[in-house]
Amino acid sequence: MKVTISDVARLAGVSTATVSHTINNTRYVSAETKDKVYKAIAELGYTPDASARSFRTGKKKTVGFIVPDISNKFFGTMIESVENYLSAHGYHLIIANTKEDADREETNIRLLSAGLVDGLLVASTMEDFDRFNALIPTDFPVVLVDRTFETKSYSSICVSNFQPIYRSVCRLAAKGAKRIGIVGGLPRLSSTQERIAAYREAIADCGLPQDDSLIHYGNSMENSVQSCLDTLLDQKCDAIVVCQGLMASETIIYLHQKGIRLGEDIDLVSFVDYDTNLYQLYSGQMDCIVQPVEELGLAAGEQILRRIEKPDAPVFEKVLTSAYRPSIMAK
Amino acid sequence: MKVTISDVARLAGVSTATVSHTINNTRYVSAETKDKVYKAIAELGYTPDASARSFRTGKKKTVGFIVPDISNKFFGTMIESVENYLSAHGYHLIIANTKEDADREETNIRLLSAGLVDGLLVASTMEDFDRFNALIPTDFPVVLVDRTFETKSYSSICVSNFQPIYRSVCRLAAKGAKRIGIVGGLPRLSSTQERIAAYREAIADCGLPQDDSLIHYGNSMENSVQSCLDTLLDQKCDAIVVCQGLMASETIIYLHQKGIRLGEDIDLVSFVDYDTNLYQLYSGQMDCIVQPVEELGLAAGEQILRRIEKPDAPVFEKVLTSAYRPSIMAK
DNA sequence: GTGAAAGCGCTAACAC
DNA sequence: GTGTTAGCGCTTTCAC
Repeated sequence: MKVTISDVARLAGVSTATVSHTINNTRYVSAETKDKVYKAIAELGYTPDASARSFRTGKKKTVGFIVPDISNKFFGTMIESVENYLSAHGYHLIIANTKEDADREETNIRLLSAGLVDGLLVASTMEDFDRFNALIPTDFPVVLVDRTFETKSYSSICVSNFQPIYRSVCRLAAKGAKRIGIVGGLPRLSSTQERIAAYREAIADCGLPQDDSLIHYGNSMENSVQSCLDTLLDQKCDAIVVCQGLMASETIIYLHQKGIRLGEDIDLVSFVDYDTNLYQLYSGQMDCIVQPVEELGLAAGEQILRRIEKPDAPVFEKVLTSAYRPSIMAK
Repeated sequence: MKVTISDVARLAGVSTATVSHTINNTRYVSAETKDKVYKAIAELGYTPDASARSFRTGKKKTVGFIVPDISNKFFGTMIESVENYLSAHGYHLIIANTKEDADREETNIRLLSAGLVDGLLVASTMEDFDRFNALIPTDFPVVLVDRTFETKSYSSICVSNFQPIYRSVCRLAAKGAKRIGIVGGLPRLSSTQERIAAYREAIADCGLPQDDSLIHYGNSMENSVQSCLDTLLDQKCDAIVVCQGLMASETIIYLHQKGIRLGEDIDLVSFVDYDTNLYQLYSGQMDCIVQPVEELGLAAGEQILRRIEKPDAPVFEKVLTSAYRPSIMAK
């Protein structure tokens, strides 16, 4: 049978209160009493039941992370970084994978926020803020990660999307590109929208003609990029901007297979997943936008724990900046 | 304040038992009573508290997965696959990352098995079975994944390690290789040991000289492979076998950077992480051993849930086989 | 310096 | 067909 705190108390000849206080260092206990308690614990092999404890205290010491795509290296690395921070602070991490599906996200938010976790990290795939907002119990600690909503009522940790794309387009234009195509992620995501907006502004500012047939969207997951590229190549693009790491890998491979050389036949700029091996091979032949994934995860961990401690802290927004690694080739 | 089952009962004018049974479909409740209950639930916005429920029932509906390296695509994909199976069966997944550190593994097993999860999936980094075994509470559901111990007292889901390496060496020998080097993962892991054993046997069976200076070990994590390769190249190897996906990526990149062409200057065979983009580029120039990661995750999910339901089921061992994708080049 | 006991929210055995 | 109630294992207030 399961060993409980009363078993320990009985064997040690003290009350359950004393056992509890001994374990948790929560009030003075004389050295000899402590000793008896620890002996009893050891003898019985007692471990306090986490489940009873969280029920009693209301603290689960667990954070939920709702992720759109675990197997994506970008999120994989972020999960690692979050878990690292949390475990160092005595918290556990529950993962839920939505596969960019809003219904799955809804189910998971419901399940996790119903007493399973103390707080939620969400990289939301939802477009509709009201739908999202309605799911979150009042005062429930939430931090948005990588993606935000127009309405800024939740804390968020994001990466600057505008600046690197704007800069990329300007650089390409300065190098002489006339037809710059772009492949965005899922159109409904804030990150995609910001990136496309940056593209449009830069195109205008550089005096290039606006041409919506040069704007295409993938689905931010695997195998979504080929048809976009086919069209862009048909359109005689001399440069391509890719807005997401997974799609960037596929782009590199696809162009390679078609015998199109980066930096020679075509210029490529892309958000690139930190640490993906593929880029080590091609980083010299393209402009790479490297997102600070580890810092993202770290900041997300910090913020959610802070919010769990102070649920009514003011909304906090952090925007990290990506590193820009220009190609070393002169076209 | 928090809405509890008693609030609902009061508003609906029924007992808490009825509310509970209505929610859980656990005994007959008349249509009209059900109706009153649901109305009250809706009106109050009641959600049953998961934490109270698991405390009461003893079921957490949560599985823990102890992983050596989350950011490794091999485990990332496996996590996805496990989570997929579990969530379809109403379970949650808690992740713990050990970074191949036995002490971290120990801490995590302790924490998670103390009433936080119903069962544990472990890709253990431990060498010592007794140490591992001592951590697991009696009758606690555990399934080993990807790595086992000599002592087979836990269920396990693994991938055949011997056969593909043996075959690789034979193929290389048949192609005329005289000096076949090998880079293993962490020496203490069962997977590494099996692979190195296969290499040794095949070398012997093919009549090649045993030469321990051709056997090197990385650490199964990032940036561990260059020194191994330098030595092997110094030793004038004409073929190299790499035992792990992350190290394989690094090998490809390193050889590429040194201008050594796969399948021409040197033959390469490697365990390759399913789905890593890099291999799409090089799969024609090397022999690839592709592990069935998704099936691994699926089987792991199945087994742990089965064990949670029947904790005293007999030990179950499943060994999946890897796909072998030969190079399309003739050297 | 320590103990007694209430009670967290829920489920389920027992009663009618 | 539904209600009453004990109690899961722990923390914490109140009391001495």
